[in-house]
Amino acid sequence: MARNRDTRANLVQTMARLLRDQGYTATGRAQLLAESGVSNGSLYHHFPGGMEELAEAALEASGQAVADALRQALDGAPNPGVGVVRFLDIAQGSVAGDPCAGCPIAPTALESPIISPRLRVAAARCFDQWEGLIAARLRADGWPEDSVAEAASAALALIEGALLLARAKRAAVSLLAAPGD
Amino acid sequence: MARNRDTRANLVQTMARLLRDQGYTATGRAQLLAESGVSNGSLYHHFPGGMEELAEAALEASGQAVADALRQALDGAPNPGVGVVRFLDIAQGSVAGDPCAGCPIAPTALESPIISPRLRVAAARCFDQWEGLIAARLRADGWPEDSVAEAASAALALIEGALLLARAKRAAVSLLAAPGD
DNA sequence: CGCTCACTAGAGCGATCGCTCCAGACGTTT
DNA sequence: AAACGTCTGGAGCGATCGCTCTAGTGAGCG
Repeated sequence: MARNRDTRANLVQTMARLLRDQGYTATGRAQLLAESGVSNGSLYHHFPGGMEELAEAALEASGQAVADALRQALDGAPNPGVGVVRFLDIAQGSVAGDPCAGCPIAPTALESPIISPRLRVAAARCFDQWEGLIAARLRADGWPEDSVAEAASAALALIEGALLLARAKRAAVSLLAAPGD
Repeated sequence: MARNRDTRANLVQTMARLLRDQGYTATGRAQLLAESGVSNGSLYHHFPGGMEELAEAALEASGQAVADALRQALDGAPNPGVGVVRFLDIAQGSVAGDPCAGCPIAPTALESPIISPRLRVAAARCFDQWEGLIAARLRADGWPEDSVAEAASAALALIEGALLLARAKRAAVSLLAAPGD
């Protein structure tokens, strides 16, 4: 059973990293197997649905990891705005010089609508979950209810956009001039 | 000569659309040729560098088209904030029900850093140009100079993020709660 | 007319794609 | 020990990838 879980987790983690770095279509089966050290037979044993099923699992795992980090950043901040900015600093990998830091979902999300409706839905679930976390914090701070949803969407859009630009520019994007909410 | 320009423009336009809808890696040569009606020989005559060179040309063309639309939206708005929101409405295809409306650069930008440094640079050029347009408008409105760059970055991040989320959700994202700048 | 050359059509290349299949290794259960 | 089910390693499949190459087409021009 140990083999089982290790191999499966290895596949999910490796796939999650590759999805973050280059998206779904660009991630070939050969690269996945080489970088994870897992054999082809194992891949199709654990994920009979093939690459697409593995990608879905990887998106879900990444979504959870981000949700945990986001929740922590929001909880430890004096207000939602600071929490968002702090989370952004972490996500941009300001500590490590990772050239591919950024959202693990976005690359796949953008190419998915035509390529794979299934992955599009998985990506949307992640975004919705994160938005929910931000919205909850806004409500806890007494934000007017009728604009909580829109404000949470805008905050997440700001995060995703900043990560996108940072990757293209190869430089962190600062949001000090962002709204003071 | 007429054949020449038509075929070339056809390739660029078709490629630009495919890049917007599904990114670079997911866009195969076969699909490009089928949807453009151009033959394989013509492709490599006009773009000896192959798919990558064509993609670069397509990004540049899309970048110009977006810049024109953005400039127009900013010029016709009472302030930069309204201009950004107006541009966003247009970009989200609020008129046509296009399920793949959105940024024509972003999908390629996200997968490019490892896949193709050349395309990453092309994408970064587009973003820089757009940011410059927003920054110019902010300056014209008397925005404090030392925060113009950051504000323009944040505005573009908001646009890109909103378009990303809109595609994943298959629904327009409203930014009415966005900062009133 | 006949030459020239930009351009096009399409066959064919090796490499790689995602995937199927099966024999063997291993841990577990009698 | 014997039998079983889970899991792994790897050969091999047809399809498709981006690309090269060459024969042919046709507009422009003396």
